[in-house]
Amino acid sequence: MRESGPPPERFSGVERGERQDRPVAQEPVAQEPDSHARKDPLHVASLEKAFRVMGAFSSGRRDLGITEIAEATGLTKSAAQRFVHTLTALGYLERDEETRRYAPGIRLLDLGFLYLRHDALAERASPFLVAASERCGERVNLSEFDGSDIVYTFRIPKRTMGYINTVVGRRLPAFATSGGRAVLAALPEDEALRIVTQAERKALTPRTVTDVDSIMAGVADARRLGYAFTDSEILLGELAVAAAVLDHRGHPVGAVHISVSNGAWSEARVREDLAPLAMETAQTISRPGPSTRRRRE
Amino acid sequence: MRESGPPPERFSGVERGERQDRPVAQEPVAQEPDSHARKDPLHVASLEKAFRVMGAFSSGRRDLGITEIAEATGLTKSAAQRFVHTLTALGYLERDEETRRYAPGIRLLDLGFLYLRHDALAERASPFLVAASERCGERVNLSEFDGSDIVYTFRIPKRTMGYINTVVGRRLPAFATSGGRAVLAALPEDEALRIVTQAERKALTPRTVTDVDSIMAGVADARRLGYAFTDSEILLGELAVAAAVLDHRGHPVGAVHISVSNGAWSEARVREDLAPLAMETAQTISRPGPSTRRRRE
DNA sequence: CTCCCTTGTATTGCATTGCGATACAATGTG
DNA sequence: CACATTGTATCGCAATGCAATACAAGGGAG
Repeated sequence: MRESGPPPERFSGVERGERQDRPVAQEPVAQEPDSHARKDPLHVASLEKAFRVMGAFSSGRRDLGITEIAEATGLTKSAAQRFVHTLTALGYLERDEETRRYAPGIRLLDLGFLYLRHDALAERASPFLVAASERCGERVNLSEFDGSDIVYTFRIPKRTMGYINTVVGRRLPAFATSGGRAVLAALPEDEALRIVTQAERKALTPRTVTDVDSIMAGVADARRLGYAFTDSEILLGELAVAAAVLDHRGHPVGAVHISVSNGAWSEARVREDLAPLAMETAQTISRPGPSTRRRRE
Repeated sequence: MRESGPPPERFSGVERGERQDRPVAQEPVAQEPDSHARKDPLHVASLEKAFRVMGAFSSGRRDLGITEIAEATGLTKSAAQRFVHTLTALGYLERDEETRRYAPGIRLLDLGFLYLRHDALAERASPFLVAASERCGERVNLSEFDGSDIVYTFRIPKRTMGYINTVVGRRLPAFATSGGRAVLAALPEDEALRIVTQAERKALTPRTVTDVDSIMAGVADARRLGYAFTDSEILLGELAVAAAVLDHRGHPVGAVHISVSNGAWSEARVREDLAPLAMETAQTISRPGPSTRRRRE
């Protein structure tokens, strides 16, 4: 249900390493101008443009001026002006009166909340994730599978390796994360291969594995072991294990991640101690229900 | 900067108790039809309508049909059809092919993430919140002040009293929360009074205090003590203390909350042990910086 | 300090785009 | 099996959003 259909390209795309704050090249952030502009008579073009404006902010820069937005989105300055104006009036952008630049507004959290509060998977999982975190004393995360990405929906911070790793809503490519590989391992081989092949395999750290064969080897390992393991592929110095969460049909819908610092943990201990915990927790959450992610009203 | 300007009415409005799942009357969820439709030539009406559609989902129901959406928003069925269609194509709504009903899509989290990842207050606060939580073993939250509400931006779950109390992005009226009262106590008295008076003071539990004088008494207590205390006003059986976080000018921008169950804690112990921790943490975070909530690039 | 260049803001006439009434199809209910 | 209800498709009209352009306001460089 989620995985079918023409994947409406996500503006977030691959979030770069974050915090690694390189200048972030001024690339044309948003997708091709007329992506959806097929002759669909029900399609409201203004809406797509407005979201393209929001998408301009996913390139890493916090605030943007009108002209920058126009450039990043490919809209004319007039159009950018109008959409920014309206989005600001609605509270989804905030204007700094000093600099006359715009930044995402706190109102955006209302939208995320609309999803989260009815997220049956996160709701069902939350007590078990807390329990797991208390047992091992480390960061436990729940992610949900979406297209070729995973999206964190429940996170338990500990003595944290950086704020960004505690933020709900972060989207990462499946191929590079432990949770993603665990999910891929639970898919039919050809589908996993398709996802990995088609993904834009950009390295997030120097240690991100980007060639298809190596990734698929990691997926095979995960299939054999029941969990996936990664080392420094998203953040240098971070070890992670994850196990897939399945719906009633056995399809993967997300994963339970446990992440630790390689200062405190060796790979061996992570595999011995944490992997079973991740698997057990994922198992517990996996159970049945016709709709696994959403709460039936 | 945030608190000035005509408060663009929020569709989330006052989120009701949640989990208390009463039927949630089928009221006209969204705001008056033409709120912003002043003669502003830069205002694009389609956008506002689209967000009104999203707003229809803030009434508590998880999924809605086209007709329900049309009714809830005051749009014609045609308009509802078009916006729902487009929002679905963009991934912000998801369609259940079985029931042909629509629900908020996981893509919405991308939007929330746009705000959170550059939230300087949450970023700066996170390690101290984690430390505080480890010290007392209870749920520690950070909220940010917005208009007459507070919005949670960083939450540390423990053996949780319900999933909903762990969700980032939840918006609650300032008057009824400990954090909100702490914030109000840090405002000039007349401004606090104005906010409380103008708020739609709907009870979230039988124990929510809704009359202005009592609320202002609580605010006065908070001003005197340096922290606010509430008992069961949001959730029955929950005790909470909170202290305001100030920016470099001394204006309140948010609050540090600590919430516990009244089974495990008495009011006296909460006031003795947790209130100082909340105050200390808030103090630590408060510090300076020209823009407190946002990270300068 | 002042000029100039860049960036944000306001205006306007035009036609494209979104509009809503209505007709049609499909569910599932009595 | 018929009917009520809800979702889907069509279409002509004009309102709404469009882009070009003119104007104002900062902010560096010299």
